[in-house]
Amino acid sequence: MSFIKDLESFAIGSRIKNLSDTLMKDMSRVYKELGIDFEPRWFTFFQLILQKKEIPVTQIATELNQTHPAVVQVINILEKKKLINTKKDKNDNRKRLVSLSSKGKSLAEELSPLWKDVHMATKEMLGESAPDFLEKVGKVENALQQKSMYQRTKEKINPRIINNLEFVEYEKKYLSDFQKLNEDWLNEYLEITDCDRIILSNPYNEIIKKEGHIFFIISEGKIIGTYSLQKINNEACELSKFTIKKEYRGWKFGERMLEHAIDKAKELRFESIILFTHPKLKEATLLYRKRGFEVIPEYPELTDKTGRCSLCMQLVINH
Amino acid sequence: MSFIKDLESFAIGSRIKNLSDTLMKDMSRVYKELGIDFEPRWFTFFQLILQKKEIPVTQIATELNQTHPAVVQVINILEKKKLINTKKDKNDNRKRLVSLSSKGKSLAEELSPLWKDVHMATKEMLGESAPDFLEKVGKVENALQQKSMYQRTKEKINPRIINNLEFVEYEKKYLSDFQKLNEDWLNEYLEITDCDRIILSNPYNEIIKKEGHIFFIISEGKIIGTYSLQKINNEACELSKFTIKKEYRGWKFGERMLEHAIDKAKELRFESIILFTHPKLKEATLLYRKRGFEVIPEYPELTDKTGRCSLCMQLVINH
DNA sequence: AAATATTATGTAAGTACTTACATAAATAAA
DNA sequence: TTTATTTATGTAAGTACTTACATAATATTT
Repeated sequence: MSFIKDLESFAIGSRIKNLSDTLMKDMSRVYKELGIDFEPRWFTFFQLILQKKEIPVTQIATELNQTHPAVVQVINILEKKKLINTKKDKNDNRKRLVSLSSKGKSLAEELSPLWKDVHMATKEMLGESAPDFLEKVGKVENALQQKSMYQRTKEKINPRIINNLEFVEYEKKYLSDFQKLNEDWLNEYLEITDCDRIILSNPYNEIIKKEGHIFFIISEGKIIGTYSLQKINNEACELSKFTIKKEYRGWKFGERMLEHAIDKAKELRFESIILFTHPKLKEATLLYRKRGFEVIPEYPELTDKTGRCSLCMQLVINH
Repeated sequence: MSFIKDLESFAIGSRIKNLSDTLMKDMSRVYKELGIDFEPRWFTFFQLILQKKEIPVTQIATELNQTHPAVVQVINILEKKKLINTKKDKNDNRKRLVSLSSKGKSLAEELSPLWKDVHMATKEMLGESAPDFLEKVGKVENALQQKSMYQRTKEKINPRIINNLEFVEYEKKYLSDFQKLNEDWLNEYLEITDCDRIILSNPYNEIIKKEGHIFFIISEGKIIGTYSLQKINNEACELSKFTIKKEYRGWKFGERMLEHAIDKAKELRFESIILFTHPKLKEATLLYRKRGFEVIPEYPELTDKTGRCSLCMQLVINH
């Protein structure tokens, strides 16, 4: 216990979990010793149903911040014990309205003095230790509602990632990463065609050997995204297989990668970059347009092999 | 969520549980998205083992305020993942010493910047919402360590019980209560003999019909304890089957019940009360002695039928 | 009006515990 | 020194969830 305390804000989750476990376990013991068939976690259910009279399952879940299967399971237990009644909502046949049975109501009445005792004991305990504890809990709850710990952590992690960005060229060891990145992206938005399968199964033969390039954007050893640049003719190259891992989206890695691709095309002395995209992929299309790509009707020598990406875009490079 | 908040200190356990669930779930999401095979609840384990280098299983449990089977299970998972090593303690062959493997150490090192980010994010979150939150949590933890919520609640409940004490005489409906009370007590300290079984199986025939009495001390409908008074001869009666339910001990209900028994004996015009107890039952013996009972070698007409309670005590009644 | 998406609920299977028990080693007591 | 008690661990079974899926009713879009 003292150890977790020493970890301070380093392990705030575990610490608070311990506190709640202790409280719940103590309450459970009180009910058990008084010979009352009641679980501490039913308390909020009872209070809620008592207040709302009739309430559908999912609303219980949202009010109590629980998953709906958890609620369904408790509801089933309470129904088996005949403490609650449920019936279909006449206005919405999906909804199952939960209410206290007369047995449930009389149990609530029987428990009411005990609940008052618990309330008093809690208030006294807080009074002598930290009178504003609940106020502080509320503040923390609010802060987390404004911005979750997940988001806050990401905001710390991502700048670190951004400061350590690197571009590396394709190697054999990246084969499975390249495949996974592209498969995930295709599965998300479109469908994988035979044309994709050929390229993904052997990018070395299909891209590198044909004077093409594959790059990965990585940070601290973790792959964030990839793209390929393939030669069409001496003037133009095609940008494709352009994707950022789902969990890294929204942090402008796409912009960084596109810039790198343009630099690379410049370095390779191409005059323009061609790409195929799909109107469905709004974010991607916007990204290309912002950087100066313009929709063109088609490009000679380069028909859309997949037959799916109907939008052809071009960027003319200023050397 | 707002509902639980509205319940205030009425549902402090549930509220804090929600908070910790939210925090843990968010952290879990961070690890998952970064593709790291690590669970939030392993964090305290890692920190602890990292600090102690080598530590036995039960010590982990006490330091982390967990049950030892929970620890064993996590240890087994981490061992399967080769993140920790375990070996027997040479000085104490029962102990299994847990330490981080080299893989575990390098994972800890890899995660260290992430943990720092989490720490920073937490500190910032607390800073902007409730800078003294952890201090308050500590105060509440201390208050609960001084006196648990269980104890505090009991201290509220019991005076209510004391103010509603009643004595009722045996009725058929109390048979099973009488049996259970006595069986529990006997199982706790001694062994149930055939003599006990006869009386408990039919207290009406064995006690009431033979000019004896059985009383129950109850409060708000709940039975707290029982005793019986049996006629030995015109001068003396025997007090036996004297027991208070385990969960109600330590609240002077025994004193109340003994006083009632003495009053009853007085009312029935007996000159003395005899009882058999056992030196093992220190609390009971002390209770009787305090009220004026004195050890006597034996009582004619009343041999110890069970052959087990070696201590005979007597109280001479002042009419 | 038909097609699609969303909402409300339920179920099945898995995970992280818990309680209750068992066992062996070490320590204390008789 | 034998016997009882305590300590350290493990295991098995149960509980309270979770995630992932399925289904039907309602709402929204085309």
